[in-house]
Amino acid sequence: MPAPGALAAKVRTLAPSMTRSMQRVAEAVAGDPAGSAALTVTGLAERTGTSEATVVRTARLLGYPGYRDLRLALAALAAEQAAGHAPAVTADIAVDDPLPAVVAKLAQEEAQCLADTAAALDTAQLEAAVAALAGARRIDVYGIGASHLVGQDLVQKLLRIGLIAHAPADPHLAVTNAVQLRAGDVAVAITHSGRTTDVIEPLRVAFEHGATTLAITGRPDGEITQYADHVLTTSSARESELRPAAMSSRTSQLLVVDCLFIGVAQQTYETAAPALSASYEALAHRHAPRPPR
Amino acid sequence: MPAPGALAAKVRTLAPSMTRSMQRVAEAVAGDPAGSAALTVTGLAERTGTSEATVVRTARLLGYPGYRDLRLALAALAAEQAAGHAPAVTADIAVDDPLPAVVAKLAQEEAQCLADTAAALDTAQLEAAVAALAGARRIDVYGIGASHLVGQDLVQKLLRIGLIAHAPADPHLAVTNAVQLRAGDVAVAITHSGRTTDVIEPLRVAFEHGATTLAITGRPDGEITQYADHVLTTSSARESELRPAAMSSRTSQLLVVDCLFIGVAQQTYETAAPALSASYEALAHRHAPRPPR
DNA sequence: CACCACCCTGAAAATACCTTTCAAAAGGTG
DNA sequence: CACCTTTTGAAAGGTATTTTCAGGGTGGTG
Repeated sequence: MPAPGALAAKVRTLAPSMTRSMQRVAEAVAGDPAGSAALTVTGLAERTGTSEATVVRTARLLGYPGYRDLRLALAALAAEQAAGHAPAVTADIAVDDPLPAVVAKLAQEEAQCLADTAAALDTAQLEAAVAALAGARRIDVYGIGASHLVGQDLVQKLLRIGLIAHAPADPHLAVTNAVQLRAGDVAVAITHSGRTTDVIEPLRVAFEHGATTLAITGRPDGEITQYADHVLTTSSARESELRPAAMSSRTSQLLVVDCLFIGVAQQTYETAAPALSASYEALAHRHAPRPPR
Repeated sequence: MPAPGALAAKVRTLAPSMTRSMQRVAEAVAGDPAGSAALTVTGLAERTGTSEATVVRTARLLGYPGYRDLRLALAALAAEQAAGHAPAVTADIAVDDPLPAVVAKLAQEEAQCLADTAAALDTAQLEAAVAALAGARRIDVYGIGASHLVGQDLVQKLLRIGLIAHAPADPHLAVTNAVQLRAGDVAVAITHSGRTTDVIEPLRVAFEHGATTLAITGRPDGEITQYADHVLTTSSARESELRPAAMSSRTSQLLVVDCLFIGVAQQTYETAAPALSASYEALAHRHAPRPPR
């Protein structure tokens, strides 16, 4: 059952896949947890101008067995907020914001994004993903645009602990690579929308060839998850005109990637630790001498 | 209705006036709020070896209209308690940390890193850097390893708002590019250590050819700053064995990059806004059709 | 433009849960 | 020991929640 703290994030993540009336309900609970917790199904249905059935459906979509449990989570969330752990709602970044305000808001938004992602991350899936990576014979990472950079980050890290990883830069190359994979190999796809054809294709191919497949996506209901053995959900921060969702998803994706990396490094510590120091050692001479005090 | 926090105290106060079975119930809820909140009346009655009626009576005595409301209060109390015990995650990430702890610690560390960077960022320098980028004829971004990915991120963003930017992947190419720059062009160097020769060189060349130069570095006293008109300082999070400074600098660098981007987008809003929408428009058909609800 | 298929939606039935009642059991008290 | 009071839980009664189902849209197709 999802943690209460992850609720606001979950609402944002799942809102696109909701119907209009469900969105109204989701908005109401996310906007006023304390108030909603005080209401019965009927009350909440009335307040949102929908029916009991819709309220229950929404609760289900958010990951609870029913409204009863959502209500408990809401009470818990309200308590957390009251205790000061309030997921403060920052204003959007505006065109005429002065730079210091931009800096503050950006930092705040990204921090919130990290917290949301951490709260919503399914550790069982993560555990499984780590296990797969740690034992992989070969790892392919698919991503395009900003997500490709995240993929490269993952690859760079995995290489440093002695794993064999690639992040093909173009979709054709990716599919070509995917064909080579088989059981014991791992393919990782990174896409915020969950619908990027150029990323879905190689993952599908890898999946069909028997590789273990992971998807890091902001849409756990996206097409990509059909071909993913394990799904790691990223949550995106509030979007604004200057900073669309696709652009802010990066922070969240990188956190997931870091978690994967640390997890794998832990599991393979015997070989990972020396490999890590060796790579830093090797880079030392690429640096200018230390500046004189 | 009594506040959740006062529950334990209320139990103690009222215990003497309770009958034996009610005391058993009161003890159970005070001793394990989280566990009790998960149970129905029937469940709690069974666990305490009493009946539903007794549970309800106890709830009444504690000041709630019925068990339903006591249960909500218990959930809230459990959340408060959990929040209180939370801030124990400041420790380093250890090799034997369970995965959920790793996630929490990583998120915490990165958030801290963001806060530090935002606080330490010199907005005057940022302002100057934004002005330079906004008016640049051409922008080069130098970085290697992880910093190269950050550079690519910056380039991708700048391209989307219609600026001309490149992030050469290899040091020779970088120097070759740098030679072409002159007044009105901007060169950005990204290096955590401030001593990475392969990044210093192109920046030096750009500097000497009259381009405006920016350095994004964690060491404002590093060699690189000699050739930088404007220096943007990144601060790195605590390092640990599994996560050395160089690896955690990324978060900080990306925040700076985002600030630069938003700043530039604001200044060139007239052209940036349509360019942004145009690029998203153009990518739309690279997506699979919306999932069928 | 008409038709069809599909999905959203809420009213109402069904169920689960909570609350109340009441009689039996336990524990005092004269 | 008889009687009364208090406590207790089984079962009835009442809400709240969940499920079902049919009407009403919506979008696609001929």
